[in-house]
Amino acid sequence: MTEYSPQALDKKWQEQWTSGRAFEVTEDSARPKYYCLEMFAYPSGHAHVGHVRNYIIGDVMARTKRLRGFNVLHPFGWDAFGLPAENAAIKTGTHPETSTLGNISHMKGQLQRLGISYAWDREIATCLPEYYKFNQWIFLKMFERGLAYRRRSSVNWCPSCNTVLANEQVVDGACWRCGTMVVTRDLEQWFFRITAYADALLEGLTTLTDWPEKVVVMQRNWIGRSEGARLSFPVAGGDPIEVFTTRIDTIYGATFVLLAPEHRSVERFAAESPDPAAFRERVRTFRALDRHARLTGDIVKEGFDTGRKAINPFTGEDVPIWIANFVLAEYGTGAIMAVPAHDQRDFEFARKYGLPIRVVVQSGVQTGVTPISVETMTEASANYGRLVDSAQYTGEQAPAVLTRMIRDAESRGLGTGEIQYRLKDWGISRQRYWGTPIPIIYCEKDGVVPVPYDQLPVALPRVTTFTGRGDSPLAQVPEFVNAICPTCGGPARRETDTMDTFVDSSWYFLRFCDPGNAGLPFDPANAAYWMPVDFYSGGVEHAILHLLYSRFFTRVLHDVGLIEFDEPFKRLLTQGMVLKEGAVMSKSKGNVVDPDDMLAKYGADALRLYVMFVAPPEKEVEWSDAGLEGSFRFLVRVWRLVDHWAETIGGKGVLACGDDGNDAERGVRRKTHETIRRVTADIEERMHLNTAVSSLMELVNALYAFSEGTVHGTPGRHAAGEGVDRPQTVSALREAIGALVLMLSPFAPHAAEEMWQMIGNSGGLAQATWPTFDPAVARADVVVVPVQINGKVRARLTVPSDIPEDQLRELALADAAVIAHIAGKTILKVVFAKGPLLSIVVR
RNA sequence: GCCGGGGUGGCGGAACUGGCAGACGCACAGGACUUAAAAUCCUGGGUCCCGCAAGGGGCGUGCGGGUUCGAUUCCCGCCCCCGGCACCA
Repeated sequence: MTEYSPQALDKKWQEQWTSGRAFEVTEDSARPKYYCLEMFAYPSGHAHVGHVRNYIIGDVMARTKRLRGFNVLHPFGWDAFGLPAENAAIKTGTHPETSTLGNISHMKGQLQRLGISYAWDREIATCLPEYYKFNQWIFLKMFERGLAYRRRSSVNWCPSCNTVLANEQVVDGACWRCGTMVVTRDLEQWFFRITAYADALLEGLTTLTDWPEKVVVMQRNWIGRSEGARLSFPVAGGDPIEVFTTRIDTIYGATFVLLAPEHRSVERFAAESPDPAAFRERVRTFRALDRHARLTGDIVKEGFDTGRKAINPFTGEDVPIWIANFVLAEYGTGAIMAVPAHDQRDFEFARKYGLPIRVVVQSGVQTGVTPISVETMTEASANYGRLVDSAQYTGEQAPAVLTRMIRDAESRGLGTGEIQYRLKDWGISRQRYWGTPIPIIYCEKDGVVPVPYDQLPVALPRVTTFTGRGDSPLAQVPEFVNAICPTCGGPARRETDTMDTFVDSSWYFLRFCDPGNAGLPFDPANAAYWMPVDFYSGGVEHAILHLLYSRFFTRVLHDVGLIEFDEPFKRLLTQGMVLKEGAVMSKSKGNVVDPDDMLAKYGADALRLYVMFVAPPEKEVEWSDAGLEGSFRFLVRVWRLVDHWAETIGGKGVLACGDDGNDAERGVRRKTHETIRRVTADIEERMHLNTAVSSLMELVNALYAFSEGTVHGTPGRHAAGEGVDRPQTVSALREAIGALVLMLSPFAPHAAEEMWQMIGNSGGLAQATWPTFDPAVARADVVVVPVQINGKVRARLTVPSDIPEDQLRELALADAAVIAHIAGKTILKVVFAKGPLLSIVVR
């Protein structure tokens, strides 16, 4: 009897995997590849069980696929740039590089102690020059293609600290350090023109059939495509007001025009007004409204009349031009045509200021629906319907008429069809230190000059003092700022902003294909072999930005000619969080479960198994010590079973697994193959890792029942009572236990390796193959058929599985319980359903 | 408001294509082993009613309807919870 001592097994096998480079792979076109990836980690210091759940999910997938014969790439790396390390430096003085590299080292140890099967030879960290060099390389490619450009844009500015703040450093509109209210300030910043790919990214979503519907929908909404028209409202003595509308069918009800306070005509109207100072003051109060509140609509809708008129291009009428605080400058043209009868915001605005309302759409064409009228309506009616009071369009149906009206507007020169997106270009400039320097030089003579490729990387200089004050920290390093213009050789200065860390994570999955490449981000041949990622898992918090940016980069790199595919992630799993006491684990709440504490008590396998068993991977779960204990007990149970039979079934060579076993032996074989079928499908197809584990538990229970428990819980004599020298018993057990160990190995790899040896295999799991399901063995010879009478089960018949339908029917009607229930009634019909199941309908 | 996902025992969850609701585990109870305990093994359990018992019957997957021989599953109408987006014209 050997004890199950998980800590010793963890150590033993982890050392073997490391020294044997068990999970390192090379490109091999002769073998089918499988790229299994978990979102890489921000090195915060310690991984808690919530983080670790994701790595275990990926590891179960990777280990299963290896046994299934795939060449599996399962790499890991570190999203190592970012604000927290810089914030820590401001507070404690520890250099971001020091803390980051220290954190990486600790977290890597944690993952290794869990036995996650990573190809550590491909490890990457984005803060190293060999990685961020290619952030710069890609930036330059984007710059060449007009996809990286510079324009003025506003940032959060703390007037007290005299510094730019990241959005995360703004808490309820105030500075995170000093509490001063944050103001906005305009700076020249770099943008990636993601909007150029808006349609492609939207279109690509339809191909992502193995992504959660939820994520696809979130991305679609984020891109926010709206089809409509841009219409021109002429203004006497000036430029016309351009508006964007998706409801050109309501144009005959457009009774006024609203401008955003930032609209470019506003200043001219102010200047031309009787009291420009008062006019400007009112505009200023609108613009000064809390930015956040304005964007979320958390403000009272207000406006004022400019005194000017525009001409509704369809009706030819004069309509007043107002300025309204709720009109967004960033969307559309910053001006809207107001149709109060058919838009709730316009309706409220019109009622508040006594502006005219005109009904031009009636929702019902059928009689019996009361038409709406200006006198009685209490809210706008935004539905499509039949047009009224709309000149030649009266009587037409919307939305059918939209295309024709847009075409008419175009032919009459009143406007054009237009598509608007909610998606904005991606601002990547960060006035921070711990990030990738933007490879641009500013020369008085030559202007904006990209750093030549042969001068990459633009290395991040070592800043030693972090004050959190002033502009970009790099601006304080003269050796960095002062540069030579690559074009004219004259004095120039470097861009001192760094890139958003989302740039780093937008292509790291490609770097894993060829992490050592010094000349290119990756060798196209390697990427062609490994990509796309077959299985990608991570937190749903990345459903929009990271995944959208990665899709964008993939398309850009496709257009640059490095890759031939345009979607990076074939199958996506968004894993649920692990809660403790109903809350997300966090250091500040003090509810963190450290995996290392669990390892000390139960070993890696029990922790892995528990986290997979507790719920489906997508679901949020509540951590439970008792649940972990239960998984540990299961492993002990498996261990004892294997240990007990090891000598009997091991080292006997291959035995015939014929059909000549007795009922108990055939039952074991049937259960074994049924389990193979279920576990394989649960892992590979359904990703229901929890039910895969429960199927294995059922198999173990069945093997215990077969072995008939005796003294001290040791499985003893087997139920057949004929001694273990029966070859049929030995071969059935050999098959069952072998399959059990193999299928358990993705979840509990350390114990599985050991048990695999205990039952007489010399090669280790790396040489093993996943068991094969045999439907002939799994087929039952007898089945229990439920008999329903009027939908309720009244009897169960045990019959041969291949019984003909009419015989089953006869047996059922002869059954005592069935007779009792149908006595004195008429049989209306008998339904025979696959299952099998018999349903008798009586009256 | 719009979009997405949910609501099943004391708890986590299972039920694959409309076919035996509650697999598997946790917690609990009883038994075996033990001087005893722990550990282990076995057994039990949705709920109500009838019965000493074996057993039998009613109800039961958020609520109300519907389709069907049969509904956790499909349809209609509600309620509640979680997540995302939200003055996007």
